[in-house]
Amino acid sequence: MKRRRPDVGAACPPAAAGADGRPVDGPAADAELAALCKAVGHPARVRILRLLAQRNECICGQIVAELPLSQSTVSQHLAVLKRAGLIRGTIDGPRTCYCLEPRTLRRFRALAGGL
Amino acid sequence: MKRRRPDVGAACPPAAAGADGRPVDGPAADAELAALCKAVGHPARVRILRLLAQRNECICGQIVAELPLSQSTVSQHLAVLKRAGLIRGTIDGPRTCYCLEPRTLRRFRALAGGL
DNA sequence: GCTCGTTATCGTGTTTCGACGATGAAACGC
DNA sequence: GCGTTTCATCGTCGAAACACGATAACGAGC
Repeated sequence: MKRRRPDVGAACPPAAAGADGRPVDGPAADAELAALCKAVGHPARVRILRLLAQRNECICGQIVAELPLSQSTVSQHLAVLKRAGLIRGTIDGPRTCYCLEPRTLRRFRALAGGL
Repeated sequence: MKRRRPDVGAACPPAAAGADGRPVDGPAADAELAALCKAVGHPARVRILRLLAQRNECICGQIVAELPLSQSTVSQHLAVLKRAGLIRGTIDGPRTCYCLEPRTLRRFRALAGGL
């Protein structure tokens, strides 16, 4: 039983991201910052984040068209960003529409600023 | 004779500039942010940066003592941070004294903030 | 000069990443 | 139903990251 098409979030998944007000240092924050940085630490993923920032939201196919990478590779990068909570994907018919997750992004900026 | 300036792209007026005048987006900035994030994207390296921020400067041995890693592994993490320009190491007799590189750190914060 | 303490580098094994093509799964139009 | 479009996942491969012990380099002190 291979479940394809996991839930990409019905429309507004909680994303388990904490709101602001959490500490920007300490062991937990260290791990959090490291994980977020690791997710951002690839040129293609930075590019994806920038695209989403420009266009507010983006069909997966549009992102693939902008990058010099295969569709499967882009899909993997999207999965990395999603796992890190930096983006959100909502199924829109046969497509998947990606957008930034502002909360995590703010959190990332706060942690980076705390360095 | 030293070069006057390491080519900062004299002729091209940047669209968006950080505090130091360099752009915070565009292909070059994408690669730069990705490289910096990749360097920060490991818990041990975040920890090292935090240690250096607390103590201002740190002998390599002190860092090794604070981390649950072998001396050679810590030395490698330090090399990664140094290669990324985030820290600087000066030889002090038989020891090596590490400290943060504020310029790169500011640059990192600017780029992260530009996301 | 020799030894000791400190740190960088080497060699190695294991794990993870990054890329791709191929395959499969859902939604849609017919 | 059936094929198309769109995207996620699988399988695979090479390259890089990560961790360690062992070893080399380098000053300092005797």
